[in-house]
Amino acid sequence: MSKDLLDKGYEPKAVEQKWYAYWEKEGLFSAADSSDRTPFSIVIPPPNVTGVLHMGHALNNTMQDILCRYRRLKGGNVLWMPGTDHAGIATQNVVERKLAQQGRDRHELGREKFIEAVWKWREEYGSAIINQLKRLGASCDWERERFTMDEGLSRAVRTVFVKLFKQGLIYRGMYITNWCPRCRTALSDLEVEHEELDGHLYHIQYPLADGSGAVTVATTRPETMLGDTAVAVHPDDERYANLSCDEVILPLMDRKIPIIRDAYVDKAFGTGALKVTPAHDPNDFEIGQRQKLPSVKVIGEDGTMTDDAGRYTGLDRFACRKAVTADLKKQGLLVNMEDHKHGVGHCYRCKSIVEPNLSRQWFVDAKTLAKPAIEAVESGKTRIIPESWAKTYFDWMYNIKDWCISRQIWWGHQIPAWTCRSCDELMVAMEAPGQCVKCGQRDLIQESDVLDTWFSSALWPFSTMGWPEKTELLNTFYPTSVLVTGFDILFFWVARMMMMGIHFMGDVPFRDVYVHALVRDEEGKKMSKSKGNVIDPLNVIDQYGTDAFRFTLAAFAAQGRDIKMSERRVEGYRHFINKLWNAARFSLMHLDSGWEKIDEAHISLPDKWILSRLDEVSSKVAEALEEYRFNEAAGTAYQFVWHEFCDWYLEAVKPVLYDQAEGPSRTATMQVLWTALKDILILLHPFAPFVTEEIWEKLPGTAGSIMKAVWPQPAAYVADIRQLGQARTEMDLVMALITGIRNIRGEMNIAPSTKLDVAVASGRNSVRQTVEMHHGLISNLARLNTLQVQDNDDRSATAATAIIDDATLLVELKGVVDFGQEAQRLEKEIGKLTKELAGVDKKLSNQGFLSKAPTQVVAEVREKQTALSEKRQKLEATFQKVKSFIS
RNA sequence: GGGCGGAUAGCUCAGUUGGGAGAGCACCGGCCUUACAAGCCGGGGGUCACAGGUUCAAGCCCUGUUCCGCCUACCA
Repeated sequence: MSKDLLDKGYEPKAVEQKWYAYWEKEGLFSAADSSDRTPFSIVIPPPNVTGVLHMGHALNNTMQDILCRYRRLKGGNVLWMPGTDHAGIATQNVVERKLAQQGRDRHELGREKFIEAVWKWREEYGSAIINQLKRLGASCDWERERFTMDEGLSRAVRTVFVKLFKQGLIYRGMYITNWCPRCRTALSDLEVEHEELDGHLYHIQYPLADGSGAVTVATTRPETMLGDTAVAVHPDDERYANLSCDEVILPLMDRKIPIIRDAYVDKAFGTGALKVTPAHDPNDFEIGQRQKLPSVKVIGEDGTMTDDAGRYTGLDRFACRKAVTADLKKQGLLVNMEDHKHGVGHCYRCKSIVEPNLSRQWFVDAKTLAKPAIEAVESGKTRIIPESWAKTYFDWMYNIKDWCISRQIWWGHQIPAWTCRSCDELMVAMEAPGQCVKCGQRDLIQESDVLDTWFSSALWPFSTMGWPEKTELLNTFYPTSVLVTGFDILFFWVARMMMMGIHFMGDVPFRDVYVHALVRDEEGKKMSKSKGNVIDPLNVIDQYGTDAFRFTLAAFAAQGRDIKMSERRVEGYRHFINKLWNAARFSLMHLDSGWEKIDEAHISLPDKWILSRLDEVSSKVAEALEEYRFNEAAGTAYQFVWHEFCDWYLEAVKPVLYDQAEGPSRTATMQVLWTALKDILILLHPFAPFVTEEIWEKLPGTAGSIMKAVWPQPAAYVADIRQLGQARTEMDLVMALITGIRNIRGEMNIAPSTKLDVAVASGRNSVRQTVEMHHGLISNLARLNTLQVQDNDDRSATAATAIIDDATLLVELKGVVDFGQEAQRLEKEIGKLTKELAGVDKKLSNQGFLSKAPTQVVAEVREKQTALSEKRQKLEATFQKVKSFIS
């Protein structure tokens, strides 16, 4: 007996802390810069420094950790590169809010001091999310942790910026962009969230300049009319073909503006006349460019009306809308106002309504960079999994627009561009130029804008590995093996990494992109603070343990399907973890050493069977993991451990361990039990790292961490693998017989404590032999008093019957049960069989089936027909006997 | 407007070359059997959304319909 017994139940808390610290201390997460072992690499989607671990992180990182731990067990040199993202706007907002609490703001501090304050904030709070990832068990190579604003990555950012500028792939210009008046910065198209809102469509009359009439335009944003510089109609629109005048008077502003013809206008919409505001609408901006119209900016950067807004100057944009509408009404120019639903853009960070606004911004020529990134996925150099996401990727990439990368905030990578104050020359360089390259003046000012956060994230797969240096790390681990990510950042991040990776590294950033689903609440709703349905992963971990939580995530992570999370589900998997714990507890009661080899000559049927199953299951789990079918991997392991190892193997082994005298066959069973438990721990380790490590330590004969173990190869334990296959057939029969007896016991309400007398009749030698050989096993698991084997149908009239394959099971009921009940049971069974048989008969009477189906399929169905009808015949005979016995 | 995904047992969902409809939970019955009552043994339960089509054979392939969810878009 082992001295080192496990406690009665598994207590995760202390165990988790202990092992995580140990793993880190022992450097078990460290990748080798170069090695003979097969490289496997993942870069973490860097969470925001402001982040708090949510379900999305938990799922995303659990998957990555499962893959990494699996590859280590497979002998790989694994790099899981961790880090955090400086998250420009988000972080700036957080620090600004903190300042606001002290009644201060960033302008009062000034840029330099404010940035200092952000760094300080980061020092203090920035590692929260990292610590939370550790609680999840994430086996990242923490010594290599990076930050998108650290020295090396900032240099990579500048290098990329300068190169792209020199290649003409970055440019600066006055364009219309999405503007958040709250954050006071431009946003990329992706950073705008569209939401359907109930608004109005305002129909406004613009009088013709010669007083001969009016043109009616329609708009959802009447305040923008103050900046109108034209009214456009379609060139073919007959309604406007013969106007007496080419100008209208812009109401409220009393400005003459031209009527122009532009094919963009949809004749069928409204009156067919469109007001054109080049400074505040992207389409109007384009019309303005085409038609050389002036732009009048009437909404300012803070969302209030500018000096060009006439008497509305200084009004908030929404107040202005009301005022304009009221004034138009007064003048009788608002001819109609109808309800209108339309999509309104909101800032993805602060949810304010976004204004399209004209400003000078920096852009990346995305179309050029997208081409090779499309090609890489089309050619399969990078696989997107599940495949359906590839289509989404293509759709976006084919229609990609230039990427606005400048942000008017302070926290981020300041754009490395300088302007000469005397001659206006623009210089882009790695470091501040000493003097103007054109006029030699020394008075230069740096561009105040910073780069979009996603600009630095786009470089993540190579910047974290030391680029632009040519490092050993890049050489070993780039392209990375797989990127695991949610679909919500497919465009934000994945597409841009593809573009930058290919452009600067000459190769794709990852071989596979695995796109996982969303974690939702119990009812399938998106979790959100406002709905109050957020489940905190840390809370779940506290309550149920990390392993149970991870197993739940894996078990429900079917490809392409969202995960509905609830604590009740986690509870179910906590039961599983506990089951494993207790199986180990049982095993450890009987094991006091480990073994290198198994004494093949003395292993029993259940021993062979479990080794054979272990072999199958470990390959199946491996295969599933390699294809990112996490749910299948987890489900297979779960089913095997609980319902095969625990329910059958451990039960089968009990009599040997408890009752059998010491000797070679008892030792052989102990060897197999040890081996099976050891391999099960390894198999489960990627999913449940903590409990498996804890048991591993207690298991005799294992040295060091389970993280250094090798993925199971049970077939290697026996020389002759074929005997394992034969064992499967025999064990299947044994299990079927036992189940058959238990079934009768259950159906007939015979107490488990009542030992039964059973006979097995079969015309087949092999069947009789198997039963005789495993007499003890069957008697034990089915709780029998006696077990007879016979080659004929001779039977007691008082026996219950079941047909198992080629065997007839006769369970003696005399004195145990009444026969009316047995007759009922048989009748039910016959009914089932008859139904099943009818289906098979129908198939076999179908000429088409016989002539066209593959012969193998026909043969199978024929066999089934024979088996079923034989079985029915036997049961029918028994039924008649039982009936006659009653009457 | 375009696109994608879903609809299978009371609930949540698996079901990958078209040939047996499954799991977990819940439910019912029986068990404190010396690892585990967070457990063990057994059981009931489904026109695989609807309508067609292809096929000897369809939960699976094709077409259409309904409902739900999501992504995306410059129609004022």
